[in-house]
Amino acid sequence: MTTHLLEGLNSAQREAVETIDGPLLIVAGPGSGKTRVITHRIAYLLREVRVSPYRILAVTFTNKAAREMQSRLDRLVGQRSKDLTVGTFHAFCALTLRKYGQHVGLDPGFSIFDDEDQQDLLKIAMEDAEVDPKKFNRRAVHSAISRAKSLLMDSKAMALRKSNYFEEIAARIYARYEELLTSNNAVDFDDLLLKTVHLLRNVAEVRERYQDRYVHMMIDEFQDTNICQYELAKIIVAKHRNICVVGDPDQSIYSWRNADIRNILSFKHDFPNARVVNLEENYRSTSNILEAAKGVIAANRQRLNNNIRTSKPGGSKIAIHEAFNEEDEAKFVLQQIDGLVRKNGVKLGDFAVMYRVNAQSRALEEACLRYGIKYRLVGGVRFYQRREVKDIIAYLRLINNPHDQVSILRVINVPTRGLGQKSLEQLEYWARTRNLSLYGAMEHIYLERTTGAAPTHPLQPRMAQSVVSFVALIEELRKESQQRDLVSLLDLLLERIAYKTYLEKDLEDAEERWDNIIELRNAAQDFKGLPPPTGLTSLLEHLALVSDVDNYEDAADSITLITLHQAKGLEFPVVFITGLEEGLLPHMRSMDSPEEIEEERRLFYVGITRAMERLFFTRAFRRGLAGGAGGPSIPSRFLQEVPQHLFTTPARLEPVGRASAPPLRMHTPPQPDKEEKPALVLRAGDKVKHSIFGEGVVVGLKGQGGDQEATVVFKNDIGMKRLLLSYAPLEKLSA
DNA sequence: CTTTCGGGATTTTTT
DNA sequence: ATCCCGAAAG
Repeated sequence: MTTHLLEGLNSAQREAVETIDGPLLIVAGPGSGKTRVITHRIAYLLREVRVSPYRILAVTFTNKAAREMQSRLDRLVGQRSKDLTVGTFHAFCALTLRKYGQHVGLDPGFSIFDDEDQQDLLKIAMEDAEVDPKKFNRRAVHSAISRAKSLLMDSKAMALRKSNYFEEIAARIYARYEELLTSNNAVDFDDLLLKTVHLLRNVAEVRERYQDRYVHMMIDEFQDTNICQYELAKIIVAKHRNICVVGDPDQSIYSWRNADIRNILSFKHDFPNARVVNLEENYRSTSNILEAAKGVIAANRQRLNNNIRTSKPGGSKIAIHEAFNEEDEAKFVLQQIDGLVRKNGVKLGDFAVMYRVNAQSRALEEACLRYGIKYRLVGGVRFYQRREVKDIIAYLRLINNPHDQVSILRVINVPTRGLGQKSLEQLEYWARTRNLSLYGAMEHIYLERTTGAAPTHPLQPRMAQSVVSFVALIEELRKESQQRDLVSLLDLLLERIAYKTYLEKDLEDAEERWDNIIELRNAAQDFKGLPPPTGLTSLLEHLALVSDVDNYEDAADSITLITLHQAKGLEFPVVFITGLEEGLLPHMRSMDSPEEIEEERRLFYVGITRAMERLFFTRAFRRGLAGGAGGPSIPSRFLQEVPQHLFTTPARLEPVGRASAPPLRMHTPPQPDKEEKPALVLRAGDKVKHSIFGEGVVVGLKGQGGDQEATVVFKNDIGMKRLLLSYAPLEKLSA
């Protein structure tokens, strides 16, 4: 058994796995087998030290990491992994507050406000605090409040610490925002952490229960934790002090979310007897790739030394390409992919295309569609924040927590109930004077009406009738939610509000939106088995804290389009990093501070170190930023930091002299088999075969020569695709 | 009260 | 280009 767990580990990795008593800091460079070490360490605790899985807490920073850890542990230790506590900080806190939230003023059904909800609430808070929204940017206020929360400051502490007028105003808004959250029986993301810290600090009974229970705690991506998260960890491990943190300062890319790199230094201070293990052996990348990464990161001044090294010598050099614009850039990427697939037999699942901002995915997606290459878009517009999905979620949240005013306001006119702004204002004012929540006031009207009492509210009769039927609906759903399973509750809701009809009548893309609702219904299926009220709560928690609904199974047959941030922790044989331009990477918004530039550089470093065998850098000479075309781009300064001998061809990295200079092609990429392939002559009605989509029939043709595009209907539910004849892997079947 | 139109501002990364 | 808000029309 022992041999199995420690087998194939190098000495540093072994030390990390076997050091189980007391605090441990693992500094893990990219590709150093970090996840392997963490999972093996947990398995070691379970199998060798005979620790009960119930006593181990492992927290990660993202859901993706948590899922990955859980599934690897399933394979290593089987059933027992089910009793481990594995999850993100936020999920762990949500669970804790569901159980013990009443100690910090939360009812069990509390809502978790996502970014959009937080903005909505903040808007109200700013109105209440009589702050001019034009003079004070909501996002700036929000980030100031968020920063304060991550530093464990309430609005009073913020007001005391204010150093300028903006912070004074922000503190005033913060105070009102907090009141509103409380009266909504809701928390934002920061509150999940903050209120859990308050809970554990103030309630000895709960604190001791947690401190006794968790004999071992592990934190992954420690460089990305904020002060509040670290405080939480310190409280939990105070008794046993078996805390193992794993991180890499060079991969710290979340300071904008208040992650605080000082935590690593504090750790050594707070746990002076901590063992430190450095994992420096890189098993992922070839030496050319690693040399590039080292060259780039060396330009950062603020860093602890760690020397990563690889045993994979040489490897392909890094290709660099300057495209004319973003379409051209996407075309280059897809041509390269196509070429590698054909000539080298690389699988689509081995490719990742990375970028700084989500908006860059569009050109790439379009190119994938044209070339008929399947892709998986990670992140992007999140499923749960689409309007129709959010509407239905708001209803569900309301069923769970009628004090959730943000959700009431969201659905009160979905479908239209004739309650406009004016009526709602009256209602809110009336509620406030009577010290009721919005729903409380509506309920009052409902009760007056059903008992035949004389109305005391200020609404017109027709408005009052709307309120009454709305409350009747919610009350019915609340009652049913105690009996029915989740899916049948959802079906009842959709039927009662005639949602499908509403979509068809009032919104564009009704069909697609309805499909999304069906998708939501599918997600609900997973919670169907739970006893009635629990299923709803669990689903809502899942929706609030899990950002993507992408399933990993499909990955094998598609290329991956992903932001650099999301790519952390992943690896791919072939990586493209696109948009290497000043203003994009490093991003414009980070240009005025050296610290932020260093973070951008770390982001680039993270991207480079995802690559195992091949790496491509691309940039566009002109990029169509929102609005105008944007001027000619300047190559990213980071490109100059890559040792030039690692490139396939000498790169022109200096800024272009004048705006009108013609774009230069750095090198012409091999055109994948263009000449070998006889131009395909097709007519509508011809049968064709595509290497991925299979057989189909041509239904239309457009364009000339190399740009000719065919519309093909494929069999087997694949449907209609538009393909460029010069690139798509199509062959004509004898008719 | 709701819908529609037009002007103005805004453009990062995610739990 | 897209979103958000306010004003005017329906």
